[in-house]
Amino acid sequence: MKKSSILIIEDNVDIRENISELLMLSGYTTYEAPNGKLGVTMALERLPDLILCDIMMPELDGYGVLHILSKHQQTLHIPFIFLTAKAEKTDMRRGMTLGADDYITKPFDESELLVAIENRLKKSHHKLEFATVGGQFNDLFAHKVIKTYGAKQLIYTEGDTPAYIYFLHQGKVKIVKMNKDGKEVVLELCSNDDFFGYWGVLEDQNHQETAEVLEDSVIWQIPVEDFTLLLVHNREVSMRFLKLLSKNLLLKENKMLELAYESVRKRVANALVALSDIYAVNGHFCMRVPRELIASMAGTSVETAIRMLSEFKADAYIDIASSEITILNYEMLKKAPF
Amino acid sequence: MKKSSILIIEDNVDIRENISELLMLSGYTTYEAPNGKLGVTMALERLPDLILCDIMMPELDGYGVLHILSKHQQTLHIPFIFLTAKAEKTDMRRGMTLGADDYITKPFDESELLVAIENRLKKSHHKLEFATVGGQFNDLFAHKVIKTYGAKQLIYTEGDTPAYIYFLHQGKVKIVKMNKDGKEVVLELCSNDDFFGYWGVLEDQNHQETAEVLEDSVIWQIPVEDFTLLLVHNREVSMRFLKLLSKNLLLKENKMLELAYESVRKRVANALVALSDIYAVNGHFCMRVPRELIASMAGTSVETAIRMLSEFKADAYIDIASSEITILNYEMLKKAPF
DNA sequence: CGGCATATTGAAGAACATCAAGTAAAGTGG
DNA sequence: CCACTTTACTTGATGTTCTTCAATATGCCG
Repeated sequence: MKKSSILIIEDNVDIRENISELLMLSGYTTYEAPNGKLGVTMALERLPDLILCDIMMPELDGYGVLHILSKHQQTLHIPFIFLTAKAEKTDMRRGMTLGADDYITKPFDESELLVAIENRLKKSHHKLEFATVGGQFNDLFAHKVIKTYGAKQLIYTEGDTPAYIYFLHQGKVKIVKMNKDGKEVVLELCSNDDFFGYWGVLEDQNHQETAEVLEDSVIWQIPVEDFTLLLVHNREVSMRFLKLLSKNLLLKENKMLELAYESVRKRVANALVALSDIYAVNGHFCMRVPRELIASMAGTSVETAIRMLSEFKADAYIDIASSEITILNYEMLKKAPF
Repeated sequence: MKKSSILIIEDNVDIRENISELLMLSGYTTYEAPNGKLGVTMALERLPDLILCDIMMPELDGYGVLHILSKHQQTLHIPFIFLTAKAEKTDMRRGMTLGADDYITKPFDESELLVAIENRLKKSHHKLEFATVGGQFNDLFAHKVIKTYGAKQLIYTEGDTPAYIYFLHQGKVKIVKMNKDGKEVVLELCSNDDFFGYWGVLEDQNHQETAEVLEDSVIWQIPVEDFTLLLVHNREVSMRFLKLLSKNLLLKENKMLELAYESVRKRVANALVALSDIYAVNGHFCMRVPRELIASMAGTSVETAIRMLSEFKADAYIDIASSEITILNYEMLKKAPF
């Protein structure tokens, strides 16, 4: 498999060459640009598979580069990662909202950078499935609005009229439904690259669920008109969503069976497994999850959920240290009755 | 609204004219044919909106008429109702399997006939949505196989590889899912004109559920290849199933909430409401339903379901006479906590 | 460091499942 | 068509599971 090419836009020579060397050692082809203007030229010319770009630069800063490249059809879909010294949140937000795919703060260690790059290359593949070139309606993401949300923000609530359908570019979102007593069930946990909020659109119904952000997230909003148009006129899109819907349906059928007849113990165990699949990526099986989330995933009360956690701790399937849960025995939790 | 035209094929003059008169009084236009051969000619010529046809006739019997008309594109979709003296099951089965839409046994009373005709006229409308004329793949029902199933027969079970998707032409079918302890949840109750068994097809998965017939049913089987082809090539079909899927999804989300937090009492009440919507048509709110079905709809044990039924009986919301349930207070059952 | 939110444990009781036993209904074969 | 068998329905008693209310503990934030 051919290794990808990466463009590095960075004014500091030391840093630039350092990164370049690292990437070449990993087998990537690299291009270097010492400022924003040259960076843009080079990007348009070489069409790299990914762009790393500093924010603070003479001539043209990183935001400018991103802005210009997002205006060109050829460079629009190239994964774009910001490099920055300051780790300020507002800063990151601005970059993300402009359409950057990721954000790495200097100083970074090598593996951090390499992992981020690999992730983005993998994902760009996925998104391109939707970005079939052609007429004005052929791109689901053509009129996307990028937004950042903080934890606990509500994206939409039960009863809202859908204005957008959502693509979770980065972060975590829970989709919940409440009964009249105020008790919640988690219908779905969304993580990177999941679509959500499209369920009622086809029926011309208002949202029947609430979408709440679990941790800072970058969300692409797609106008419903675009969505419904593409659904009718673009086979790829309609087939994709048919599959999404039926997959979802099968998942919910399983969940129904679980809620009807499984013990709370089993349901909490399943919730933990599902959570660790989303939270505990790259090796470290640690997660800080509010107990109420676990409870509403298992369809039980908070107290009962906690009791089960205590049991699992006693059985050494998990560990809890300052309310942070560590999965010790994933397989055991997943296995039947136990 | 223009009243529909009906062709009556019947060798007995008295009966024929009797029916004709009745229908004309109801505002229908009628054509009469004294034998099968003439019936076919007339059907092709006049293209009526519905055909009533005797089975036992000289020249060409009812089965023959149906067979011939189903070979012609123009008459294929005309609702076809058999009139017959003998009410034998095997007889009815043969007719239904050939593609008749309904079956009326003589002697019949006037309202019975009129109701059957009206139902069929209403329904033919619905089916035509799928029957867009044109190329060879344009008709979802083009290669349908019509089958009759008796109560308790299994149409497919969990793990089966889908060979068909199903359209329930007449009858009732439950879609259930079992957990390892053998406990069942009803995922869906299908009645006339529902599609089922298409959920896993898009994912190339085997059936994750079991479809069991609740009462004698006529089912149209559509080869999966036809279905998947149409899904890709026919916008009407793909949009229709997108909507079906999302509607289904919303229903299941509600069911999840219910299973998680509603009391058994409420769940059993909901099950009764759902059952009466399907069983208790045209006024008489009576139904003979196995308790196990109610239990698996409510996600509880049979005993508990029965206890709730006894409670409802005591509260005069329902009545039970020789294990037949009559809904006395539909609204009350539907209303919240109570 | 105090105040607020979240997490944890305890105890009491309601809700529900299970087992057991009896009754009514529905097939079945002579 | 009837005795007989089998299946489905119904009720009671008992124990488990889970919720609820209450009290305490811990972590978090300015």
